[in-house]
Amino acid sequence: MLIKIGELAKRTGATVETIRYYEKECLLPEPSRSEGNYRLYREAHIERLQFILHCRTLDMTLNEVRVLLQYWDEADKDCGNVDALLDEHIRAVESRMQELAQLKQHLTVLRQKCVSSAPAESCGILNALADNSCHN
Amino acid sequence: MLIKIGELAKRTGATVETIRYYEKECLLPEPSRSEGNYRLYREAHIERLQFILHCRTLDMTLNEVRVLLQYWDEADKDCGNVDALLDEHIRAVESRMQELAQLKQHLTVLRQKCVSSAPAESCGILNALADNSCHN
DNA sequence: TATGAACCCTGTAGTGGCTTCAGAGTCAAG
DNA sequence: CTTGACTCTGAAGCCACTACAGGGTTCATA
Repeated sequence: MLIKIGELAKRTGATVETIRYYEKECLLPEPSRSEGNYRLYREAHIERLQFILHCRTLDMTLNEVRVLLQYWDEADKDCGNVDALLDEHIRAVESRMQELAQLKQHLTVLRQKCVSSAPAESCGILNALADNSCHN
Repeated sequence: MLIKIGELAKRTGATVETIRYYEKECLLPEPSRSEGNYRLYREAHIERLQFILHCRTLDMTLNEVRVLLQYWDEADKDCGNVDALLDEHIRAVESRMQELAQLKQHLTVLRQKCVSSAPAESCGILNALADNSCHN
């Protein structure tokens, strides 16, 4: 039931370096050590690491994860702030999506300014990028 | 017609530090200096900085900008690769948008697992995040 | 002429979330 | 007894800045 860091990495999809980094950042508790000073992890570590990785696939920052883990650790407390954090995060994702939509619009317009190979001098794209009058 | 760095910053919207950083990164050429060793910029610098900033608002990396500036500098060359770079960048933006859409979907589902304040222990959100069987 | 505020200079370190590397130790198989 | 796969620590690198320390310059005002 005790596994080394490489095995933990394989089971969770994290890299060995990332695991050590999370330990340094106090997201994962220090595991016990073997005689040869190798880290030895148990079930609870796997579960906690998966929690972190899952949060990361949802684009949460490590600080957000830290907050969630705190709730996780104080299981008897109220979870009202968990959904507040999530709501906030959803709002952030939404606003980033809107930014990107605008961005894509601008890029598409820009792209149409050059339809064929021409001297760079007369390239509509380069000229539009330099044009200070068209800062959207 | 010669302006100091603060004036250049004011005219372009960049910060003084960013301008110096771009110089260090060889995106902006070193300007001439005053007797008191102040940087003195001229029209061409303003235009070039605006080019860079415009690219940045389109989320291009400094390396992408570097490539575009190269074309800009070799105005006699063909601009076929300019649109290739732009196409590539548009694809990157599109794929990031799709990622975020998926993300938001996951977050929304997750959010619904906790509708009211309850002990964290029984919070559907925390449990779902820890559940290794529900990786999306 | 002194002084203060606003500007400018260089160089270094910090941010986030890792990744990469150097240099060494551990362990099992052949 | 050596090879190769694994592990260890600590430091540095990545990106695109931002912030700061500790100084110099310039100009207006007292």
